Amino acid sequence: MENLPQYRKLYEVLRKRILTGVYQEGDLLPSENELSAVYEMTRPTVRHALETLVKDGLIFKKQGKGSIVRKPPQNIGILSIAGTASAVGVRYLKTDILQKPAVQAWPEDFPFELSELEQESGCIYMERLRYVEEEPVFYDINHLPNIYLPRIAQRSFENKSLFEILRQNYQIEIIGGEQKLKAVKPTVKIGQLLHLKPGQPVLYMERKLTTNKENFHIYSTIYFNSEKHAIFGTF
Amino acid sequence: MENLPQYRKLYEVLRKRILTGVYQEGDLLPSENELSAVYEMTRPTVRHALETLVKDGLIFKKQGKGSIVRKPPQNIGILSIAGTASAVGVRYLKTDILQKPAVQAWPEDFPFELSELEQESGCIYMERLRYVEEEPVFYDINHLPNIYLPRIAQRSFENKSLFEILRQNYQIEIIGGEQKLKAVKPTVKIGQLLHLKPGQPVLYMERKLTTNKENFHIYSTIYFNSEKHAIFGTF
DNA sequence: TTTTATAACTTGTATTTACAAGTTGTGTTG
DNA sequence: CAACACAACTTGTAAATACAAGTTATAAAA
Repeated sequence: MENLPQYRKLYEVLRKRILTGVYQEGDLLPSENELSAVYEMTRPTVRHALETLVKDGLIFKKQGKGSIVRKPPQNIGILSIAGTASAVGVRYLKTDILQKPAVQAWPEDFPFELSELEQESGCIYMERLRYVEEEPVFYDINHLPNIYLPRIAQRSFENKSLFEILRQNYQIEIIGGEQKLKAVKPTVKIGQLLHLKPGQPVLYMERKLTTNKENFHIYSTIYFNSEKHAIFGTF
Repeated sequence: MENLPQYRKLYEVLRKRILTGVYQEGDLLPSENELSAVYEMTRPTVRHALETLVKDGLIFKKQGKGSIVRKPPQNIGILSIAGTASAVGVRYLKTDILQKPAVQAWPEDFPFELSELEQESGCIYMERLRYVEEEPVFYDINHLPNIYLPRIAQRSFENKSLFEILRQNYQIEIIGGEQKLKAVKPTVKIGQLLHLKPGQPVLYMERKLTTNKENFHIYSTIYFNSEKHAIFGTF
């Protein structure tokens, strides 16, 4: 944990402070010179850390002014990089685990192509139903390869983002991905799960997320009730 | 045009070579040392240019290996930055202009907040219907402020991306944006335009794109028939 | 009072240098 | 022939330094 490169350590410090609200929207971060003095690194190294934060959308920079903290929901959401938790701009999103993480074989009709390593190692499967203001909004089905994840089946996922757990406990970061989006008529099951009104369509998403671990991808199928909420994203 | 920073010049050169196919998918770019020798700049400067290409998704890097060109469609599509033209993975997308670019006042019920400058200058309005394989798929309504755009109403938009025209003729680049997505039941008008089957929902998008010109945003409302196609995006 | 100039900040660009770490091909050694 | 070691590449991290360019507050001048 502590043999991270210097720029990365500063990045983690600043990231935490932004996410926990020490620095709030619109605040200026300490200047690059200040940071380099305080954390005893050169300005290029500080800049490297700040560039990473810019890439994350956590800050933006203005020449002559400083590094400015962006609004907290970030909404890097479902459309660019993070998990569903930040996608609707609501931080407290209750989660029901319909199917706890369990090891099984990959489905026959799996819509994505799998590498050999992924194929061999089997998959971890989980289903979740996520609520906004007591109403079910997201239903998601997730498949991940059963590698790098000791004891994942024992972990509690209640009210924690899958992505946070992967990040904190397994040092797995999402670095990219692809997705397909459609508007579809829900099946009866989906309609019941999401408490859909008759005739209400759902937003359907298929996603493949790439991580910093080779051969480790996260596959998700998501159904979203867009009657009262919309998927919001910045890029 | 020629007083760009050095790293930017190299970026433009490499970008063009990738987009025109001089470097193809999977190709290795010249090494950082080669580039710094050939273009007479230091390696940090070369790296700055390459980082920009990585951010664009045009290349990715692998330590010990090199900088590798990514697959050409990029699919930065509708979900991250470009226009609708690259979103379905189909390059030839026929376009009907239902409403030629015309100057008018901003609508009363415009869903986005406008700056004073935008408010004053009036807006350019256009509607398009875009086809994939002879079937209507996209219906989009666009509003842009009437600044920086001399003679835009006279230009032909047939089979050209609005974004290409803005980039080539007005040096306007999209640098970010936000969007909202929903699955909705179509109105009768939308149903007719997109040749929807009864009961077929549509994907609805509201987008606000930010450009390199201050106060110049592009506002789009998009209806997408996702029966046969899906919106595809990488990030 | 209003305007203008300036100084003191900020980030942006660029050079030079050094070593670490991952990849690959080419040897040598068993 | 196969396995290993190594050299020669690649990108990654980091230092120290310099000046350009944009922003802002302050002080001087109109």
